[in-house]
Amino acid sequence: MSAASTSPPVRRARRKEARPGELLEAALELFVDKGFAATRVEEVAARAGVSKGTLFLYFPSKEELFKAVVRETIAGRFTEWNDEIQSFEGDTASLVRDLMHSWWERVGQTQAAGITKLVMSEASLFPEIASFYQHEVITPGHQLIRRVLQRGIDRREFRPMDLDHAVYSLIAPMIFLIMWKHSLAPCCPRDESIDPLRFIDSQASLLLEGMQLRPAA
Amino acid sequence: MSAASTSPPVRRARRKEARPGELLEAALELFVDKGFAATRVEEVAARAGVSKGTLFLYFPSKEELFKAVVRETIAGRFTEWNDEIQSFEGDTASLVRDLMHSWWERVGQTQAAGITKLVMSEASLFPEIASFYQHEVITPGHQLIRRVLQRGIDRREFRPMDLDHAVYSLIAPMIFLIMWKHSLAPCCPRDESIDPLRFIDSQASLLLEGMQLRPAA
Amino acid sequence: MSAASTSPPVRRARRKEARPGELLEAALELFVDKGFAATRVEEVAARAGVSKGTLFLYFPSKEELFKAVVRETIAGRFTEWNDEIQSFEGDTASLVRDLMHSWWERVGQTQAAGITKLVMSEASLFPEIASFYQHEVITPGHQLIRRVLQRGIDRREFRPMDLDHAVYSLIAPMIFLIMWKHSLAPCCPRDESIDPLRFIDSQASLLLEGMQLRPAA
Amino acid sequence: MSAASTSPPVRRARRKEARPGELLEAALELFVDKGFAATRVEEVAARAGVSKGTLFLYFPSKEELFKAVVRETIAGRFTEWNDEIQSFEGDTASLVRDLMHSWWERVGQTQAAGITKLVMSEASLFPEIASFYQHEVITPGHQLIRRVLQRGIDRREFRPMDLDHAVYSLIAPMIFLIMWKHSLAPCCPRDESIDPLRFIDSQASLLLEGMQLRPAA
DNA sequence: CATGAATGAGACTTCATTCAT
DNA sequence: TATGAATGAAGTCTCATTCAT
Repeated sequence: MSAASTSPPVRRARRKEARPGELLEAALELFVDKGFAATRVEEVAARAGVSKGTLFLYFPSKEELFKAVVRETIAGRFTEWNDEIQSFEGDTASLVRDLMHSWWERVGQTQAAGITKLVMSEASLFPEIASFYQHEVITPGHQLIRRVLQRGIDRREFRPMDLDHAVYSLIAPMIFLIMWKHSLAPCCPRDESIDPLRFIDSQASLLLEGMQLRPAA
Repeated sequence: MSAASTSPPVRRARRKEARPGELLEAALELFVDKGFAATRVEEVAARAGVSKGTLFLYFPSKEELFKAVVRETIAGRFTEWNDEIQSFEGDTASLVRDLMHSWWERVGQTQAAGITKLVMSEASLFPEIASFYQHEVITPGHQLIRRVLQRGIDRREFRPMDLDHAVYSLIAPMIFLIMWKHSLAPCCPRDESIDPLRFIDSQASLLLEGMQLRPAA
Repeated sequence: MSAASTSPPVRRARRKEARPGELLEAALELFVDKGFAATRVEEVAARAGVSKGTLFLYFPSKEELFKAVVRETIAGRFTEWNDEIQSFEGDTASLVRDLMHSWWERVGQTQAAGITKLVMSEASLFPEIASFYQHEVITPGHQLIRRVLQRGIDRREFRPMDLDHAVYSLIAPMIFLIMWKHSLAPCCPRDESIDPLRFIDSQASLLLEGMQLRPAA
Repeated sequence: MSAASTSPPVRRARRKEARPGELLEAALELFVDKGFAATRVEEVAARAGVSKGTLFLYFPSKEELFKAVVRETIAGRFTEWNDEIQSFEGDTASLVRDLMHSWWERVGQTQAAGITKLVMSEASLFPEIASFYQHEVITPGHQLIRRVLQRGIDRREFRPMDLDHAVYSLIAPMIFLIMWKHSLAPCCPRDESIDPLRFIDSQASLLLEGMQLRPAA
């Protein structure tokens, strides 16, 4: 950082430290856009404002760059969410709805969804990535949802149920939305395209209805 | 096939007829395994026991080979399914359940599902494939489900609804299963893995419950 | 020929003998159209109504096929012309004009010109063809023109001159017309295209004027 | 270029500048020798002392490489020639003779002529090259000759005439010489070969005689 | 640290030629 | 004799990776 020296050196020093981050950012965008195979390292470098050679100074190969992108990008966002859950005071059905909405806002409609799409698409080619993602995202996410459902059961709002199973029911519409949005949808613009929020809402209603202890009575 | 020539299998001639099938089979396996871009035509040919050149005798390009695989593997199924629907005599809820089960048996758990995964993964890179798939698979599938739902409405079993929306609700769990099975699942074998049939069943129940016109009153 | 047996065998017998001719004819057309390299033997065979394999029964290679075409197509047309010259009775200037016109009609505007173009185009890649053509066509043509000019000199119509040189002057516009017609002209249709007959006429006039022994005086 | 670093020639940097020229030179030789289709880019690269990939660093395709060769070899000459015409002060007949001589020296007897031969030979197979050549060389050449003839008419040296037609008369002997020299001639070295300069001279004389407005009267 | 020129393996595709039938 | 399925060398072009500067 070397504070207030003349500007050029400062910029250089700052850049030097920023390099990996800039490269990862550029790589993220391109990987999400075009997938692993179709992304050229030269383009990544260009977008990060450095030369191809420089990229290889920081990442020993395209594959490692890819792994780094995934690792870097999906670092634990779950603490925040966990806190929100813990401090939530309403009924669990509302909590579920809230969570699904905020998922859409914070993930589904952002670039983060691109990462999920990317990982799912390339997982079979990069088992390591897949298991990393599983460990780092899937499992924590799973746990988070589990905790929410447990809260509902504990508070006698939800009937007892197979938690794992229920979790997948909640995840499914989100994965579906992501894949749809990032694969077929962009290529084949149609009228019959999905309204994501409405879709999420209706899925939530159906699922909650099925979970709730005595819908009426 | 070629009629009743019981004579010793004319090797060259028989091969001519067998070739496309062998190539298609090899291609299916490799495409499912490695995706479209990462599959090399030479490897497809090798696995089918022929040379690179021979493949191009039967399919003019890698892309056409892929389309042929799709046609062979998926597209042809819809007439069969349509027939089954038309001749079905029970209530529509059972029909929906039946269809989802047979989907799992005929597509979901077979290599055909790998093709769907592949298309969703690489759609953005090969727009022509994406639109081919949309045209050849997605749209017919959409229509098929629509018809089933309409049947339910016509017979006063289902309440009136936004059909497109409902179709997506039915598709979502299938897409989810496919993506799950072909991306994260194979790399991270866990106990908490999904039991597909049970998942399909429970999704069906939820959805049907939401659709039915007051089962009682 | 086996005369009057039943028709099928006759046809087969006749075809068998006709094969090489049909192949040569087909090859001629295609070579003229597309040149040597761009002509595919399969297309030649198809146009002759036989299979690729059959072609190689008659000609051991594409190159030999090409040579055969040249041999067959341009073999001695010169005797006819030589006779015409010998029996011509008018003045030599008219003879020259006549010859140039009949060249245009019999060669320049026919497929034969395509062969010339072809040979000149591919000569450097097939020296053997070139020397064959030189021997079989160029030299006889050269001699023919030479004889005509000598006739003019002998009859005191033309002034004495370097015959070789004069021959080239007469050949030049023909070669030019052929090359123009078969290369740039077809690709770039313009208004400023050449009227071949008028061009030949004016060239003839210029050349004859230069050759004649005292146009006036 | 890179400023005034008088230091020992920076090898890598200097090469960067030299590459295109070296490649162009190698390409010119090979194109002239073997034609467009038969020249392999790998061989061009090898002759320039670089690898296949390097060539594509400088020229995006074989066709663009060829165009660059044409631009370098021929197309650039016209401004020079136009200047010479404009500053010429003698009579137009002399100008025509001068031009034809300098054409022989700068084009006809150099490798540039080989390019013209190549284009005429392969035009039908590579329409884009043909039209490029038409645009870049034929048309400018045509215009140049036209201007010269117009000068003669304007100065009352030449009689009025159909300019397009006259242009072709002037072009014809050059095309003929090129085709002769690069097709039949090299394969069949004879005594009766053409003396190009003498041929040009005599053609010029004939044509000028035909054009001049009564040399005496 | 950074550059970017250079590499070369490898991708898809074409087609003359062979050979079992 | 005729076929046509099969081959495999060759061609153009791409791009991850290296390394001299």
